[in-house]
Amino acid sequence: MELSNYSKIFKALSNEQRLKIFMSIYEQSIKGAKKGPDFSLEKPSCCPIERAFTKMCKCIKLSRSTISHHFKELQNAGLITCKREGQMYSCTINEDTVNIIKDFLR
Amino acid sequence: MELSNYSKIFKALSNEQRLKIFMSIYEQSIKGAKKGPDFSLEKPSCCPIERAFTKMCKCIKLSRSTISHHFKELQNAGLITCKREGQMYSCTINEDTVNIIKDFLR
DNA sequence: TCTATTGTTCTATAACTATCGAACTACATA
DNA sequence: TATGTAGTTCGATAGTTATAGAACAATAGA
Repeated sequence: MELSNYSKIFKALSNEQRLKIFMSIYEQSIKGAKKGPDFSLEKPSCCPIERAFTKMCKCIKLSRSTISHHFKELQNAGLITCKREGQMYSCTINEDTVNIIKDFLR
Repeated sequence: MELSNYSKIFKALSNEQRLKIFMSIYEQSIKGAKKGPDFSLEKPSCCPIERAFTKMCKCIKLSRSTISHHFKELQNAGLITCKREGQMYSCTINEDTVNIIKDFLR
């Protein structure tokens, strides 16, 4: 694993809005999550991983284009995978990348 | 722990050069390290945590002012503590912050 | 078919970051 | 005291990032 891959992951998580988006998806996707830091948005259930984008636009005070950009950054870093089928925009956490983070500093 | 604290830590680690500096100090400071990813510089022992700055200037192809800036960023994020006494510039890893990273996503 | 909704892409812009070199301060040592 | 070494601070600059809005394409529903 290259150093640059790590810095890429950390860069994706270095923006507060983007981290909020990631954590919202993470907490809903991973069984046993929520034990960690609680970053829930005001309405915890407002951003299900299905229709993630749609709902996120209503929860986070940012334009659609900016949110689209943040989703793309999270994907580029390999943190999430997003799929769009018709009106359905769904996200999954990429567990491989999550494990890389977990193994960092071990 | 605020979301913004996490993004601040990740921001400090998002630059490849700065991550390299951090890992070099980390691997020498923490007993049991090296089990994680190996980011050693070309000459692993070239940058002891005592005289860290001095030696780092010889290992990393960046100006002194840039390296000074990176050390400051790592300090601002709470990742390391640096102390300068006369000619001696020594660094220690801030284990509290390391533990915050370790607990992230748990 | 018309309209509204959703997400993407493009363009612009303001803010931030990485980097350097120069000037500076503090210290050590000849 | 003069000189060299170490680290900081400042100013400049090039590159990157976060953000918004407009235009667009695809889709869903009236």
